[in-house]
Amino acid sequence: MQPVILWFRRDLRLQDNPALAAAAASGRPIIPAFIWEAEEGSAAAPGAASRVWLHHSLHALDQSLRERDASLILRAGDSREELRRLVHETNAAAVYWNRRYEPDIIRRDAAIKSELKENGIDAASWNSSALIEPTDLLNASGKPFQVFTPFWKACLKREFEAAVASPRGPLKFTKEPPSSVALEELGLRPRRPWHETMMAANAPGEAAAAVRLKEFVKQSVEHYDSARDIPGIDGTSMLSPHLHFGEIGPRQIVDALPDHSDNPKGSRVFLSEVGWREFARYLLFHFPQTTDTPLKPDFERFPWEPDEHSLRRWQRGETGYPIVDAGMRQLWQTGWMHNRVRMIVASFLIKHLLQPWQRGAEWFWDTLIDADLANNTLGWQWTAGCGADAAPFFRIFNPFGQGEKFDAKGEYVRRWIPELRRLPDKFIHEPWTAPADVLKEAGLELDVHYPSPIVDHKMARARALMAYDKMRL
DNA sequence: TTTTGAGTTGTTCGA
DNA sequence: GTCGAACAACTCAAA
Repeated sequence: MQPVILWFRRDLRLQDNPALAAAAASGRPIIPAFIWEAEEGSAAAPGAASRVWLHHSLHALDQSLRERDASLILRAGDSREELRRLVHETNAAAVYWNRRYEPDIIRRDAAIKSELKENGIDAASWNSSALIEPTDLLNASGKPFQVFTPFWKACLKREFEAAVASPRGPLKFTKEPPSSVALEELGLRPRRPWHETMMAANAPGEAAAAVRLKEFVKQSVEHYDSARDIPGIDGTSMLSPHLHFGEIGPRQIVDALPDHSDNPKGSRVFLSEVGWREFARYLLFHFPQTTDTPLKPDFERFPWEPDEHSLRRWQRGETGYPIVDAGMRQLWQTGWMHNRVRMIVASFLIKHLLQPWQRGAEWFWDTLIDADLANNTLGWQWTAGCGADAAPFFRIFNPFGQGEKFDAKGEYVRRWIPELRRLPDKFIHEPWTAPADVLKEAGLELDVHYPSPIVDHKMARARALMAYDKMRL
């Protein structure tokens, strides 16, 4: 019998996988394949940290296939070209996959699907990664929602589909697999092994994602509504990289959330974060230009002051504002940053340093293991005030105020900036205000061990508001 | 059909 | 120390 090619993309799991379930139901032998296409020039081309995660995730998927006497066929190159080849080599009758929603990828996949169909191949795709597909929902006037709350209310009125049931019986894989390149040959890991420390704290793969979800539901979701704001504790789900690569799907998350607990607010707030992920994908689908263009056109006139030096000090965590620098160093060392701190550092780059939000988005894109085009776009436009349902521009985070509020004891700052460790709590977020004897006692010399602030907060705030006024003239 | 009120995450100022 | 108002402007849903 002619086989079916199961084209893995951002759905690197065997559970809750509708394309896999359909392939199994077809009765055809399955050829599980992944094609590495760098997608150069596309906004969706994965960044460096993300590629490292992908490497490990592919390895994990291959391992679980090997437990089922199969293996993941790897190819590198143009997706259309490689699929053409695979179909030819294996005489496959069908190609099944789960959809992606990035603008460039949608275009590419549509072309692939029509070509396959023209050639008599059964090409079909499913939704594995959205609770609500972007095409499924419009407001009463037939337009896409642009405000989160009405969007999410409309989503919640729908019944979310449950996760896809696992196919009955053992999966039937091909006995004659086509050739595969070795995982190493994809070149997803860097030559210089900076990724080793980054991956020490991370475990890609479907099994690890399931464990993470289970632990989160058991230990953290109940207090999520308040604990998620404290960067010094592990109050967030840490599911974002797993979600990005589809090692777990949102339906599995919804299914796992408890209906009631002592604090139903925890679950509700967490679910609405999943809702923000949906909203981000929805917006990117309906406003594909927003990856680099502000949704609010006024902001094309914003008087940014691009400056490599400022950008670099932000990237390196050398701004002199501890909460900002701690976040940037956590990002650099682990490929992840706490959500509260992401908002703080983004606000700082945009408003205190007047750097274009696109520069920040690029840095996150390259350094985050959970880099996701839709989430990254929404997050940066939200902070910059130029996106859908964005924060008002005048909402400028005060970096030491945020530090004092959410990291009162300085646990987070001390973890990532060891040179500040001995500073008393009172000065941990404002080292430049510490008296000389306190600094000496803490073994800290400003501008030697740790920089003075790159800009004065009050001045920078006034300057940002002035720039905003200038734009609106 | 038109109007009205509310809207993830904040800060500052003055009473 | 605590409180409310101001900071803009626009979308969307409900009345």
